[in-house]
Amino acid sequence: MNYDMNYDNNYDEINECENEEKDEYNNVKEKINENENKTDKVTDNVLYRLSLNPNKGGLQNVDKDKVNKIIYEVSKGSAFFKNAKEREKIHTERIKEMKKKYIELKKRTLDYEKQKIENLMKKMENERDLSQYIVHIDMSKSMISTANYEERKYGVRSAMPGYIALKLCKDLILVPPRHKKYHEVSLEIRKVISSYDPNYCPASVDEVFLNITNFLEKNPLYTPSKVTEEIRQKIFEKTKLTASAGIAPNLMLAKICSDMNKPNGQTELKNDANEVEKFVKLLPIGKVSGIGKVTERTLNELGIKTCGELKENMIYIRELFKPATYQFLLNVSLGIGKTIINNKWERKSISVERTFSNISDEQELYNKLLDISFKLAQDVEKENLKGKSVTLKLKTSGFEILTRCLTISKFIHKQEDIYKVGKKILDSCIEENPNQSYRLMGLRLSSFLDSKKNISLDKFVKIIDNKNTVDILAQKKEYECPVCYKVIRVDYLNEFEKHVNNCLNNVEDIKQSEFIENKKYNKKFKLNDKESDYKQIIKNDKIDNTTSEDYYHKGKQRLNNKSNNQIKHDVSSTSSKLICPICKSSIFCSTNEELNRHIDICLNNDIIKNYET
DNA sequence: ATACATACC
DNA sequence: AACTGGTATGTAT
Repeated sequence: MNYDMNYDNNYDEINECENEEKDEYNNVKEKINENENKTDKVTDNVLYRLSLNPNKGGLQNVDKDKVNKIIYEVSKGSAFFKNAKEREKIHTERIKEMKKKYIELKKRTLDYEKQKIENLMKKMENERDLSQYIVHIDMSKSMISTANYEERKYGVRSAMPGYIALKLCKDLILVPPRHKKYHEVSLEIRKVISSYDPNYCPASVDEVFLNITNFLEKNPLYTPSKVTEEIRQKIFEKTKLTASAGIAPNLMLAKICSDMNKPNGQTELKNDANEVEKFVKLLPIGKVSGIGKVTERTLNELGIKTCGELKENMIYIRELFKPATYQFLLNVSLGIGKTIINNKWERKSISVERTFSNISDEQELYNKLLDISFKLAQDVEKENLKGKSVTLKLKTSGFEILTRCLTISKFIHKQEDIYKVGKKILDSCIEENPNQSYRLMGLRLSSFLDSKKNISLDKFVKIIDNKNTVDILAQKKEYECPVCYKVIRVDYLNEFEKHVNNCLNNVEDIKQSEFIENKKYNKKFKLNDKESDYKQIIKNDKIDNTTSEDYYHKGKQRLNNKSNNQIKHDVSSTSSKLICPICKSSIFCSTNEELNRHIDICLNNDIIKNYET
């Protein structure tokens, strides 16, 4: 195994950030100007959060300092950077508290607790399942839509803003992703993989987990690494794409292994307790999926860099972290992970968010909401979903993120309903903070109605036991309807089914009464509030007879007509279909310029017409 | 149930 | 000029 253990990090010394004042940012700047090669710790940490994670994915040869400096130069002074520093400060504060607690704990003996935790570890190690051969295949980064390896040498990573990428690598040509091609390739690959494990699980667009234990049993001449090589070879033949792979006794380790021999190699970790222990002992914690930059730094600051050190410190981890994190880290420290591949993925939410140039105008914000609710409704329709929680997400011009969620008692899917709920939330945000300007808005629908299996009643329904009833005549059972939440007394389940189906047919339209039920939001929005634009739209257009799209355009037109002089700003960034206020025809435009040009032409035409008559 | 932070690709 | 978008999950309240 040629695993690079030379993990260098910046957190050797304990970080005391006592002198953090408001103009500290300027100090940072000065320091950087003073000494070109030395940024201070705080900036280091911020940069680390923003930039490259040297642990993951082919970045070992990058001159990190140089890249970080470029990123710093470009983004310093930006609202984004200031916000990142702010968050960094909060995090540092949290770590400081943890350290204090850690030092106190170190003073104590904790012998009993240590023994208990050691016993638990031994038990977990003894019970660990080493019978499965899990393979993780990683095709990521071999396609153009993310940074390829050439580009990565320059420190370009996917999702890096183009302007920074261009600074890092002048010859970089940005190629728009080819989704169709991507899809075809992805299908090819899955076909190959399914012949080795029909129960394989696509973990993302370019990652797959599979269990080859069965295949190995049926084909005793193969070894795990031979099977994996064959799979990679077949993928290459069919798609001309290279893939890296990891073979290990569980998902967590397989994923780490697949990362070790990129972009066209494989790494096997034997199903042997000693091998696993050796491997994990020196493994930097940041390599583990689920440990991100924040957790990594937190642990680093406690002196924990490898999983081996993590294991030694689990007693403190238990005191310092929350139970779920403790449980997770305990498994990590022992190299224990899932051995069963679960490919039954179920969506829990669906959302759309858009970034745009800062907007503080109320009307424009509602316009954005309409755009986004339209897009969300499209996606929701494609997936045939109905949900009862709507979350509005806003990012201020200062990059602060706020989310507000409102759950109603009916399941909705139509654009007008999503907009309606979203608007309630946006109303309250605007009321709370009237002149705030935002750079992003998002909407999410969640708490879905599980209608896929037409509701398997026995699983889904809470049966209410009448424990006190011994009466033989009381055969009726009570069920809680998952739609209306009423308790229904019936003789047979199918009677109840009828009720549920009835309810399902009635969830389509949400009434105003929805909002009366919701105390929190009605405190702020009494019923006699001035009629919203939305309500006017509903009143004036018979929405039940219009399609979503009609509704959208009518709503948009009305909103625009309300504030004709603002129309130029209403389409600041997203491409959208609009009704020209002059000629009344619909036009498609993605920039203000396009729209303005159209309007200019229309205005000119108008003038010419008037002149002629 | 809601708000927010963190993580992953 | 300029630091994404979609989803999940953990934690605090």
